[in-house]
Amino acid sequence: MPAKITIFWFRRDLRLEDNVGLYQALSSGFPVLPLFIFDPEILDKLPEDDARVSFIYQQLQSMREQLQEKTGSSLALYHARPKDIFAKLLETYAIQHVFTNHDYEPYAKERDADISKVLAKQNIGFKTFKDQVIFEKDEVVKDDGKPYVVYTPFKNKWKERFNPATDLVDYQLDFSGFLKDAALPNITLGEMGFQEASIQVPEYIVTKDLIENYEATRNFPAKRNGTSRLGPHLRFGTVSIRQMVKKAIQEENEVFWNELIWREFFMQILWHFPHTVNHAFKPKYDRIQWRNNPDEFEKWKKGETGYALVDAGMRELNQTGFMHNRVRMLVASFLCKHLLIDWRWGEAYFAEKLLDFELASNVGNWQWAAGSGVDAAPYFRIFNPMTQIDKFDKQKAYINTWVPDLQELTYPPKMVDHKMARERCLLTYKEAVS
DNA sequence: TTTTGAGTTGTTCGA
DNA sequence: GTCGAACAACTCAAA
Repeated sequence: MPAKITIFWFRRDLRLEDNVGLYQALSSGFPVLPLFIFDPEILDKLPEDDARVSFIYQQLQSMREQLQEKTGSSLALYHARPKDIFAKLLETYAIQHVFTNHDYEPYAKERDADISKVLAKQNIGFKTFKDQVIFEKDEVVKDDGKPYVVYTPFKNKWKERFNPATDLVDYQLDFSGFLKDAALPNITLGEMGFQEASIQVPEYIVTKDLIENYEATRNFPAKRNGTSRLGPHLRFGTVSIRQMVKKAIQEENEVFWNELIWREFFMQILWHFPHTVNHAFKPKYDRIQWRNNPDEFEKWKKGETGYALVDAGMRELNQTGFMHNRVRMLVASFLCKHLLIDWRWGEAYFAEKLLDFELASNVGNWQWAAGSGVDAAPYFRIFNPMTQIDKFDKQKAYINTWVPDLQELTYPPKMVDHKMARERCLLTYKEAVS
């Protein structure tokens, strides 16, 4: 007789604490087999030294060790299409349930619908839970039931609905519910065609220090620890959103809390308007005549535009996989407005480079910068790359860190004249949207 | 249904 | 140097 088990499938929730779906699985009455699948559909698009793959891999190995210690088993690790893995597991085990946490991206929605169907044929329940957000999809909507497309009223309703007693439960796990003393498959990075990345995902900082100075310092890119670096950890679930909201409230940091709500705002936008991945939220913005000059795009990517703060941002991104948020706004505005390059090009480059890449936020914020999205900047709001230095990096500490060649003869001249580019942008946009 | 107030993150110009 | 208005109207949310 094959063993009766419950499977818990990890995806964007790589932690063994405060995990809703895992908590539920452990209460299912059957031993839980924890599972992670490296999906070629996603991996095949990434370079072999992708830092995010390394990060996920490290995290999974550390989870394997923790589980080994506590249960004598570990965590099953595979590299194949999820569908095929489930087919294989069905041959070995009498699977009673499959538990997992919600994943809201378009590809994930399709994948999960598929798996759910396969399992349903065998009368196996596919049970999914809300874990990576406080409020999802339809939980914060207007009184008429439609989704919000403006942030401020969304945030107000979010806070109105919010009840710490029920929304910040700490789901403490009972490790005795795991499958015991079983040898579960592992895999190496090399076997998947990857290698250890040179870039490391940094630890996040949500200390009292950060919180206290957050509002005052978060706009200044030279303050090395001025922001939380939470992005990748929220992206892959190595921290719990509930713990972070709890922290924000404990420390009475409204601004930091609001940032966490922005994340959920864009997630519900992507859920309700999945076409915004490829198309402007405001349709007439798809009429913009982008110049899309490939040589200019290259200069932007390399940080060789001749505008010091833009170049500093792009070089920080290329070297570390991170860019300070203030500078993200500037480089995005510069690409779309000064160079008139399609926001989708910029979005794709960020997706490739950012350790904290998250589809909903990336698309949402790029469309914001391009002026085409929900709650977007008016199109005539064009960042001035010199003025931004005066405002946010007056001592040039940030610029000097990333553009040490600023004073050298080899440093490139400004690739476009600001005044000319500004006027060209206004004309082009006006033509498209009026 | 109509009305009203408001809208993350900016820049430029002229007084 | 500082300040307020203009930028261009539009759409959204809620009363």
